[in-house]
Amino acid sequence: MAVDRDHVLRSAAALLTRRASATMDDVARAAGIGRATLHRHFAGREALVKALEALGIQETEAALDRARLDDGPAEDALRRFVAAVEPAAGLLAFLVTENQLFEDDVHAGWNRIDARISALFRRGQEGGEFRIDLPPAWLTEALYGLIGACAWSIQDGRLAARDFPYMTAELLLGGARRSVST
Amino acid sequence: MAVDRDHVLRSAAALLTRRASATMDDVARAAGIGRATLHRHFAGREALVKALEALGIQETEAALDRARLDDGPAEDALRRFVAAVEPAAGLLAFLVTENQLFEDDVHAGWNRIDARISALFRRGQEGGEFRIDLPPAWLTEALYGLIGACAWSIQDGRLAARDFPYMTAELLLGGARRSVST
DNA sequence: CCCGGATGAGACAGTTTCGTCTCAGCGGGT
DNA sequence: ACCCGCTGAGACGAAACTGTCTCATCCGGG
Repeated sequence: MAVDRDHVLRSAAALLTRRASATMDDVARAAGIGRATLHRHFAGREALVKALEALGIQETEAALDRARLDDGPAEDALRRFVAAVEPAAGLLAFLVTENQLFEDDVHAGWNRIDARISALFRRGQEGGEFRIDLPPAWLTEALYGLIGACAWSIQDGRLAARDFPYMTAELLLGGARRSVST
Repeated sequence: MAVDRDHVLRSAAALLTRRASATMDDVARAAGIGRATLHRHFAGREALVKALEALGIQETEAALDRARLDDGPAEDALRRFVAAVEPAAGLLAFLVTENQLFEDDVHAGWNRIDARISALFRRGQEGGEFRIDLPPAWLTEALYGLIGACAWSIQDGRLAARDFPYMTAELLLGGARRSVST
């Protein structure tokens, strides 16, 4: 009965984003396994974080692939991405908050993700869909921030999980202000 | 030549939001002082974090006061708040990310802040300024997320500091989509 | 010029956490 | 029914961090 590596990583991400000082013991307990077992699967804390980063990047890139960012209106592409990234939102939040300790390889993956999302926003701006007074870099960072904020709110029970795609995409796209027309 | 307590706390916040596992030695070095001096001003790590929380809450509430949230259009009030909270953005980001380990007194302060911002969004919704399909609780969390994201981007040099109020308020209010009219 | 207060560097013991190990228990597959 | 592999619990030394201390230095005020 092999331990569910994926489950361990996800609960670790959920715990560590909110309490980065958590002990290996805490992480193990949060995943419902023993500390010894945790060490059997991840050589140490460093290896655990690396696995977390690798999984987060992998899943985010997979979500980018599934969202087909180059197809159709940029707004629709963004909605597809938000929906596709939902399962990885916790991991992504971890990556965003802890990105001070990135090694080179993680940095490379992160830059790939950044570039693809920025390109989407740029495409939207050039196509006249998105406003041009907010730079793509900021829109990208804001997207990360909103994904993280929504993931945390859901984790803490302040929002319903099923609202994730709507809340995140709607706020990023339309903002809080009531649309002028409509 | 007393150590600049405020400067120490701000650099500590900047460091700890991005690497919560940072050592007291790291914190001291980030502030440009010795570890012994850091301990002279803050009895220990716990005391440092408490001071950080207290300052963050105090400054955020002061910003809320200055913004006069109840005056005039909700949109303008929000812009005033974003502008007023800018100096405390780093502290606020720390509070948001680390709010798992809040003690009761910090929780109380945080709840006060939450209530005031949520009330602003509710007022805007009831006045027809803000859309009603996004709950005030989410708008509040999103605001925190955007403030944190913008503060980090500026810290890392990806955005210019002077754009903080515009970027943050514009995205939250208007979103990325190009306004239908105008 | 001298002095007092504050600082940085480093030593020190105490504590926490880490990583490894052993051992007994459990469960699935044969 | 019997292994074999995986697991949890706990012990253990090693390492890292913490908090306190001492001491030399620096700086400004008197």
